[in-house]
Amino acid sequence: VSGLLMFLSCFLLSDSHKHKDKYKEHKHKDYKRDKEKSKHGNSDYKDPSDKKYKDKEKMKHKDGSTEKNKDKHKEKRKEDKVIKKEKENGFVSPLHDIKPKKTKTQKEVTDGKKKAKKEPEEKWKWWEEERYTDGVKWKFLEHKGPVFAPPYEPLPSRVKFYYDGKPMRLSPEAEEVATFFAKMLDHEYTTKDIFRKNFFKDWRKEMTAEEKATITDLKKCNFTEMSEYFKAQSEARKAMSKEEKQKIKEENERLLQKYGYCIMDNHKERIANFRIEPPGLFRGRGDHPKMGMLKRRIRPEDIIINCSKDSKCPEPPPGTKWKEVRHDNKVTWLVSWTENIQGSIKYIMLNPSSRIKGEKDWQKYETARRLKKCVDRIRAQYREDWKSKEMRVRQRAVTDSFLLTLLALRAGNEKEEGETADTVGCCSLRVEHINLYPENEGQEYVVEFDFLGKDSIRYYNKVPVEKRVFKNLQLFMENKEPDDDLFDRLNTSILNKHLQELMDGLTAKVFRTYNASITLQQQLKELTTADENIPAKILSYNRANRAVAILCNHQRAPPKTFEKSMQNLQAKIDAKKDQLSDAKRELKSAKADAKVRKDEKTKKAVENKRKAVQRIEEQLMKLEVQATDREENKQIALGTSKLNYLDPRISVAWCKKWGIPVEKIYNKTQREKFAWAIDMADEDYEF
DNA sequence: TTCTCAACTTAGGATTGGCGGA
DNA sequence: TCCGCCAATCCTAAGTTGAGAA
Repeated sequence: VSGLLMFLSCFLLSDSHKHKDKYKEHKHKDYKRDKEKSKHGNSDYKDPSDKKYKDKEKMKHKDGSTEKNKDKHKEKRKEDKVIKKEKENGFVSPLHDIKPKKTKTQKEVTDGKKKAKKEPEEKWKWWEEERYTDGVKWKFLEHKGPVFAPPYEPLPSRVKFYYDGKPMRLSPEAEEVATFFAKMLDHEYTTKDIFRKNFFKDWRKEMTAEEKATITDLKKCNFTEMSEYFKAQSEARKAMSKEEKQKIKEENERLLQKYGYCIMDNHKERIANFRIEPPGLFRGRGDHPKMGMLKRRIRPEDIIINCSKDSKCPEPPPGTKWKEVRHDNKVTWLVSWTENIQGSIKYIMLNPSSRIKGEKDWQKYETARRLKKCVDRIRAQYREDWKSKEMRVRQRAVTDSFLLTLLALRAGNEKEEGETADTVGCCSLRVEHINLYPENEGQEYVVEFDFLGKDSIRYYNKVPVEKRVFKNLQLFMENKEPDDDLFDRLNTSILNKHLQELMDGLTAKVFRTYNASITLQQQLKELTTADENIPAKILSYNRANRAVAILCNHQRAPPKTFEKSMQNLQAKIDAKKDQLSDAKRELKSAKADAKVRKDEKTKKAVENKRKAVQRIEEQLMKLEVQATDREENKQIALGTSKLNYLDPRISVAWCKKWGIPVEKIYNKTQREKFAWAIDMADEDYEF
């Protein structure tokens, strides 16, 4: 492991050690183990050479794919061969065969018809099937098209808009856009100049000639009645009766059932975002030059439908037409349209639990694991390249090292000025984003990074680097203005081409995946202690997760209610402490009592008191763990890394190894997304 | 070689709804 | 049973990547 990586781990470790020490105070051993055991891990695998599972027949939609599968499974159950180990550890590339087959889980077998509500068909284990290799994404695709935003409902006439103090009736078009602004009135950005300017410009485009002539100054517009009206409406919605709420829920469910699924290659799959984005005012992140612009309503005429030729094509709403219907099975989207703010294309795609997303995800982690094998070689190479005569090569070598060691850096594409907020990544760093300190706080060759990254989240870090890197950076900064590119001979395209040469499939973002996953694995090893109880182990997991989130700079705004909720928790802890000292006092007097009387009854009392103390201590410890966890998490978002960077098999293996129910780590949605990992990883999985 | 665009992943904030405690 | 809180879910913006046009 290179010095830089060492540094990185030192940084992380020292940090976690700190946490750990703090934590030790409330460590407690006698925690009852959660009995619930994961049901996974009993699936059998069949001979890889068996090709029967190939999805070759042309799909005749409609027919119950489930039934079909069941039969397949029955017929195959006997011949299963165990090659599980190989699959998980030796690693058969996901792109290759091995078609193990699916077996019913214990649960399915035993509680056969328990659930009256038709228990969902067996979960399809797509990861046990052959993959497409030729860029084809599916052979059959049928869906119902998108759900459009509800049409605009004009305001009741009593709700007035005032211009320059006088009530004014707006045309429906102008009124609708006005309501978008009114709904955001409480928000800070309606006070921002750019937001107001953009809004006003776009609003005027929707006005009639007369309105345009009258309304010339946003400052003279009074939206408060509208705003009040919407607030009242949302209150009313909250106050609705159970029945009304139930009705809405049912309607949503109906919509979901109808539009929320598609049929792709024999299987019913969940769609991620089947609703078209409603019109509104664009809210970019950070200092976005387009904030406040009108995001227009999407009509059927804007929509491109993608489905297979032999499917039943979705119908556009009566009286309308789709922009286009195409049958492109080299892409995964079902519906697309072009958005008017940036002119980019938006898509309706499948849920992360779908085969098409899952396979890709799995593949991503396999690529990262391959990187693990050649990381040393790559390091050796870039260290060599630091000395190169060619500036281009040196710059590349420095970015390579940044990516490998300071993984929080994204690739950093160039961005069009004036189109988006001014943010940067590795390749697009400017001179003004770093400071060099030959010496800083007792360390040599320190680089200070300070810039806005994706979503305008600030990245700030001080990192000691090797002398050569430092000298190179000095060189790159020579004779440049603050707003000049630091790596002027480099962009993401060049960088990725070079990475591709180092390893097949290697791109800048693979480093993030690799670093995140390897860090989790190593931190879990480091932090998990056998004699800890489950809450303590989960705290360790969260800390490992947190180390990754810090590395990836996954921040969040502290929740608005953070202070309060912390206080509440603290109050609970204090109350619990009082309770504890009371209980202890009682125990003491019971003991004293027992000493004098020496009868069975008092002995029993002592025992009871002792148990009470123990129980309260346990509860207290749980609360304190919770407080620690929450405090440490104040500004850190764990979700992003959990969902996108951490090989789920590491977590699953950890759960299995320590007898932690996987439900404690992954919620329902996450379990669906990572079903493949939960099914295939056993406790000795190594990333 | 550079530019543009399509397709897909990654991201944080807003909203919702379910659950535990009063 | 009601209410407040928080986790889950929804939403959609903002990245990365690579292909193909200019």
